[in-house]
Amino acid sequence: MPRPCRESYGDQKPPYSYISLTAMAIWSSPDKMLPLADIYRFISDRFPYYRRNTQRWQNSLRHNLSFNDCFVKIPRRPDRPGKGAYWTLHPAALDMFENGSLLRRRKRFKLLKSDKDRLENELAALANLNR
DNA sequence: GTCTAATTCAAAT
DNA sequence: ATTTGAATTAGAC
Repeated sequence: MPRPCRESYGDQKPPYSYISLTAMAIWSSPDKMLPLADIYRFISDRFPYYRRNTQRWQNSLRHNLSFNDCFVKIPRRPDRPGKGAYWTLHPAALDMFENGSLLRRRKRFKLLKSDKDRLENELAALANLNR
């Protein structure tokens, strides 16, 4: 994952996958985590192409967040109120795009079930503390 | 042309 | 808003 790109592709579809765009958005934020609405905003601000067909690509984006283990949902802290949870990148997925292409990774990032279960337990515990 | 990641539609939660 | 699945599209080799 390289720099938060500033170049514009006009109304043409930018050469990035939703995974890449989402990673850029999260990467660009000070805390390296963003709520869904801010991810949407990052993408549509930079790429005019994504100011249309919002229902389609936003649904696809959401599908990616849930489906790919590289995105981790962090419960909101009570002192930072708002709507959805925060999304961040799994530490082990930071080099996800080590290979050149931002369109397609060589392999999908998947956690071992044991690691995934452990992570989910930790996050559940965190959610309890915040309540 | 094969392999499989990415996208889309969409139901269920 | 989030998770899941089936079907389809498409990038890398």
